[in-house]
Amino acid sequence: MNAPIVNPALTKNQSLVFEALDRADGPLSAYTILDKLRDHGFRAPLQVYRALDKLTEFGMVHRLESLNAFVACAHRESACCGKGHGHGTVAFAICESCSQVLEFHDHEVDHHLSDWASSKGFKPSKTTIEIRGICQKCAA
Amino acid sequence: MNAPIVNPALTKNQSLVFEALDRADGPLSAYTILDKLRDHGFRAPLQVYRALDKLTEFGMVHRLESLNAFVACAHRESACCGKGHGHGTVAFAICESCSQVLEFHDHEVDHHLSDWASSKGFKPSKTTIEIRGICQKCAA
DNA sequence: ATGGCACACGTTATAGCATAACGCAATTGA
DNA sequence: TCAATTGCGTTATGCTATAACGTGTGCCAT
Ligand SMILES: [Zn+2]
Ligand SMILES: [Zn+2]
Ligand SMILES: [Zn+2]
Ligand SMILES: [Zn+2]
Repeated sequence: MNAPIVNPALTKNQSLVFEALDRADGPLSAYTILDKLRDHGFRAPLQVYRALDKLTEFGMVHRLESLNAFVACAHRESACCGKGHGHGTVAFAICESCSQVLEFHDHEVDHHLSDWASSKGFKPSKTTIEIRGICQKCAA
Repeated sequence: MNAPIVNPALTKNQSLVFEALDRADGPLSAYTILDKLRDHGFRAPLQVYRALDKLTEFGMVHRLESLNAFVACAHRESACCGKGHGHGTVAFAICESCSQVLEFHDHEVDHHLSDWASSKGFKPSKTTIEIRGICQKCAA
């Protein structure tokens, strides 16, 4: 039905939400997404949250806990750790000046945290790593 | 088990909020704290948030971003990294079954993230590390 | 002492984030 | 076909956090 299909498995609402995040140059809150999609028939927060839940489950979108906001995954189709969408634990550097978000993966950090968890008998399900600060461009 | 001695520099409201967190066996939301302190004259969220802001600034309380909740610092008077209250970047393992929180510090993780930031010209101000999962006791 | 300042406090109102609960429609698969 | 599942739309509600206003108190430079 829809030409610009991002992922054929996505529903219409999911596609709209993902494309909104993908077009954005920074993280968006659920309510900001809602406002952007009112012209496409979105009327209530749940329409956004339900799509975000699925997109997050698919690994196409990440939630930034320290911002209560969401970003499209920057890793696209690359795979390095063989987990799900293409990465194990992912980390974010969030510029508090320009809102730019850098998504990255650090094996060493991942392994150290895994080791710590093993040593404590703790079974991780999801790990959040977010660095707030000032990006290179804004520091200049 | 908990040191009854709070920082003498604390105001009455700050002491009350800190003691509530210190008594708790898990993270508390600001509104939960508010409810616990109604008998002590607390009437509005701002009374709690203002105290939490200061306590966080003092390093006596940590905010768990993935829970929108707060915990008393588990490090007490120990100092290992020479920063502020006694630690640099701190990490948390949060049990999704029993809500127990383990606070820890991992030099290696800290240094790797610092190195990454340096290499990208990113100036960190605050780093959040939170592992959600199942603790040893609950996994048994 | 007195004016100015910084800071904590109290209160009301509002903004921002997230989910509960209902019913309906389309899809799937036994 | 019929039940189960999933997505959808809507209304209402709940949880989290801050804005904006004013009060009082201690401190200190004038
Ligand atoms: Zn990603
Ligand atoms: Zn920036
Ligand atoms: Zn601590
Ligand atoms: Zn547990």
